[in-house]
Amino acid sequence: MTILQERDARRESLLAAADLVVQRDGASASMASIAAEAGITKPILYRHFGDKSGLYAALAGRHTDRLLDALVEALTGGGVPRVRVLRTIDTYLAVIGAEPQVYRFLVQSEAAVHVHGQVRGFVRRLQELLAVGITHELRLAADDLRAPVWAAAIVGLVQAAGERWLEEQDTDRSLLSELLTELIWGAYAQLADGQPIHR
Amino acid sequence: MTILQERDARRESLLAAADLVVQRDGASASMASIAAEAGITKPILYRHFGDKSGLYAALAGRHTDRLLDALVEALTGGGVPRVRVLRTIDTYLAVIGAEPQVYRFLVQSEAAVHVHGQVRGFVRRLQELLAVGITHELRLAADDLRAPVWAAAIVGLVQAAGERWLEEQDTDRSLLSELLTELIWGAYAQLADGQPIHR
DNA sequence: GTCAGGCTGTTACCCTCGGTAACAGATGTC
DNA sequence: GACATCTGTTACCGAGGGTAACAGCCTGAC
Repeated sequence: MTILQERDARRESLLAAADLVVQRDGASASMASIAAEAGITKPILYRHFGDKSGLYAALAGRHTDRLLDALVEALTGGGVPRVRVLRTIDTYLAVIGAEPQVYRFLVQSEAAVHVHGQVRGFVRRLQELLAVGITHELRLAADDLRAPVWAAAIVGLVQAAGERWLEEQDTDRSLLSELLTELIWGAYAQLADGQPIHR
Repeated sequence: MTILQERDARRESLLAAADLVVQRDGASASMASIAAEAGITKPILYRHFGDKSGLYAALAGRHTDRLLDALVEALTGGGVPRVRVLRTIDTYLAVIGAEPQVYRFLVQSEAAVHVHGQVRGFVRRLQELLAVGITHELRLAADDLRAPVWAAAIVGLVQAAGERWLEEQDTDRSLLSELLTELIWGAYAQLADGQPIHR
């Protein structure tokens, strides 16, 4: 094992420990307790991650990357657009439903401000992906404002519905996915009818 | 002026000072600096607001209450539903556009975790209001899942589009309001067509 | 073999900040 | 005039982020 691989492995084990402590202690996770969990002391953590934001960002990055990969796969997989959208929404709901603490860590926790950059990047890439799909699907002009606006709106729509679902747990996932897809599809149709809008 | 009025007036002036410091210093606003800005010392702040969360909650409450009032007025004012929705969205965008720092304080800042309760309550009340309207407008059964899901989704949709707009500033407000209303209307029509879904 | 340099780890500290105890005047009440 | 209360202050505590400085250890050069 090379020296770089060792560093990476170490980094991974530190992140795993941090993950554990963050899930367990939530907001009160301190750098010292994370270090203790990893069996080391603070300065080592700081050498690896710079500061607390760096650690949290790395932690968040793992999750957002994983989620983004899953969503991209669901969205770009086979099927007609509606099936792909349904599958993507369902994938998203499955992930946040399986790990609600991770969702809260990313968007609602004390740490949210530290991981905002990661979340923001994740949302951005997702929006861009959607915007490209929408532009292509509806044969919009490249500078039609609707694609990015709609992409942002749809992401927010699913996120808000997902957050509500996490709290209320008042329906099963597949039904919610279906319902959201229907909603989006209605708006989609509306969108396809309109006149072009340029910036 | 009675003693209670004095207390309230004092509280207001403290909140005003806090507002100023928070807008100016952002994340680095400390209790000591807020007290200094108000011309007093920390313990007085603590006597009025209990702790930092209390102060931030009070600060957030003023803004969310004001915004909610404006939105309720726009939504329940005269006109056909589409006009009222358009007016409500435009009101929302006008407020966040006029005071983006306030928006960021409420949802993206270091303080967001402290004001989460206020924001949450605000969103909840807005969702309920919308859900009632939707149930009524579409003559849904009282326990039809669609109303709350749709209400949550629409709030998230507008919020996300608004946040994007704050960053990009790539269109004027009225056009965006119009666009979002169109999107919602399309989905709305779709929703009206479906079969009832119960919890 | 041994000595220099760099890596890994620790201890012990600093500083900021939220929060509070304890005290000091003013003011009004009996 | 004695006393309670209310407003305000100073001075402190403790937690937590972040760092300096030092100690052992391995490695390669000579």
